[in-house]
Amino acid sequence: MRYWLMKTEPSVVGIDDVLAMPDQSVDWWGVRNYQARNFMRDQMAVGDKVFFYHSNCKEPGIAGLAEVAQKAYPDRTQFDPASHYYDPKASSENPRWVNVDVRVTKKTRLISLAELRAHPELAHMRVLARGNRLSITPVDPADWDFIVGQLLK
DNA sequence: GCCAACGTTGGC
DNA sequence: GCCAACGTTGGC
Repeated sequence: MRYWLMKTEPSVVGIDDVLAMPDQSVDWWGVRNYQARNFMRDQMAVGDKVFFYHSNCKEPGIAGLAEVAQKAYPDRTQFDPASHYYDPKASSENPRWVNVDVRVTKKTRLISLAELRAHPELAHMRVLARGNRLSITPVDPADWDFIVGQLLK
């Protein structure tokens, strides 16, 4: 089992939106970065643990815990001409983009980006790296344990 | 809204 | 295949 951090913009899909869905689950559509896609396609398995992260908002940070509920399958928005995420080079025979389903298991207090940065133990986390823009990053098990076991205890 | 950092595109 | 130009991300 692996651990991940997945960014979403709460103005689009925030943790409360997911909690309001049936099964508290959402398809993680809209990823258009190959590295992030490859993580979903090649490495994410049902049951993997996920930090649900709010980005590009007033208080960026970890908003909850989640898990991978469905392995990667073609992202529907790539086929929809009306979607901002439409990709004319993608076809159902040759999909380019995939997404997993993510189920929120617990809404937590917000662990802000500033709080994460304040802990030297977490300094190597990829989400904290200078210039990081990747919307899906692997998380070390030790970092998961520190955040869940210490910061959320 | 600014802008640093990074990814993608396309001319050559 | 190089790399300049452009677009996007996302914290601040």
